[in-house]
Amino acid sequence: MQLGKGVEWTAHICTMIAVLPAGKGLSVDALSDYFEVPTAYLAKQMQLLRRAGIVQSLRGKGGGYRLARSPADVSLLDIVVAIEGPMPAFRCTEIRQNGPCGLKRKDCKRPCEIAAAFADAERVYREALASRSLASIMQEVGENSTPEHIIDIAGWIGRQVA
Amino acid sequence: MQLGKGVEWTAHICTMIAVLPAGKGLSVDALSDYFEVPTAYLAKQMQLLRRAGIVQSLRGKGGGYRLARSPADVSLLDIVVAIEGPMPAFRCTEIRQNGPCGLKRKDCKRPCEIAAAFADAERVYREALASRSLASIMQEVGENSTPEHIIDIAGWIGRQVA
DNA sequence: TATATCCGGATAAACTTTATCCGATTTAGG
DNA sequence: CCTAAATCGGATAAAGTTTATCCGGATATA
Repeated sequence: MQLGKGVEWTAHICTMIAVLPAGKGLSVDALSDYFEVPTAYLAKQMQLLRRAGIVQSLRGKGGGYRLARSPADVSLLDIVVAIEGPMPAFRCTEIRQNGPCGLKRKDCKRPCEIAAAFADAERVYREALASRSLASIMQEVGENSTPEHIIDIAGWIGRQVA
Repeated sequence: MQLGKGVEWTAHICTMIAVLPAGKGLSVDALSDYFEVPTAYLAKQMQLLRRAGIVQSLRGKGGGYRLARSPADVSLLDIVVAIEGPMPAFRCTEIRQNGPCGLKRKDCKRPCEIAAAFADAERVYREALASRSLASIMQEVGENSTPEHIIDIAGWIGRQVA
């Protein structure tokens, strides 16, 4: 039961591009340099974010990616769903319908008790991720970082968009 | 982000072997017949349950598997951890330490805000699964099943352990 | 027009999940 | 004691998913 690396990468990237100057973007090259992750694969993950409406792409020279909405309006769940897809972790294959004592299809309108329990657990998981916006993450980062580090990052961003 | 099939299989199997007569077991052959799942692979999953202390194996003729503890004492989380292992779904690779503005290792004693948020979400997920015991599942199954189906299952079990 | 950038598809490498088989060991019962 | 039934553990293979790369095309800037 694992989340792909793209979730970690893009979550960090979203907090980074959230502080870009208006109208500017960061290229995949710059982002893959910054985080030392594979450029081509990261490009694919960013396309998933774009299709999900989380980021905008600015094509052509000087382009790149930037947030498509306010940081308060992007949750970690949005990112997970964009990268991993909407599939639940527990896949019920209705094995209660199998074998010598299998139930008939028509007697299985309701999910079985086990599938329901897993669905409940995934619901609270998703709620927890949905309740964490980029804005709240950024606030925590601001509180926990040294001024030097913030300045360091701001300087790097400045050089990229210059 | 997926759970293996073994989780579904063994969760159903645990509710089944929970109602065995004292001292009796159900063989992997019987169980794989009952649920129409691959025998050899199911055998491997049952070994994982055994190593986790959830079931007992009774070797030799007439043997099989039975619960090692009371149904009230086995949670869905126990089963998930036995089959899938204890690894978290979100794997933090500390990419905040990478690149031109990477943090020093010593400045990363605390998990980053993103990893912490995912850890929180997984905690509530695990708590939800931990709160669902086999006993509670069995009670729900009892409430939602027809008497005929219960009798059907009881008959099959009776024939297996005869 | 040259350059930087994203887009989308095809492809391949690495890894995980799913599945099978076999020889060894254990137990019940004739 | 012998045989049948059953788990045990290891080796191996098939199938599927994740991770990664590449390339030709489209687009925008200067």
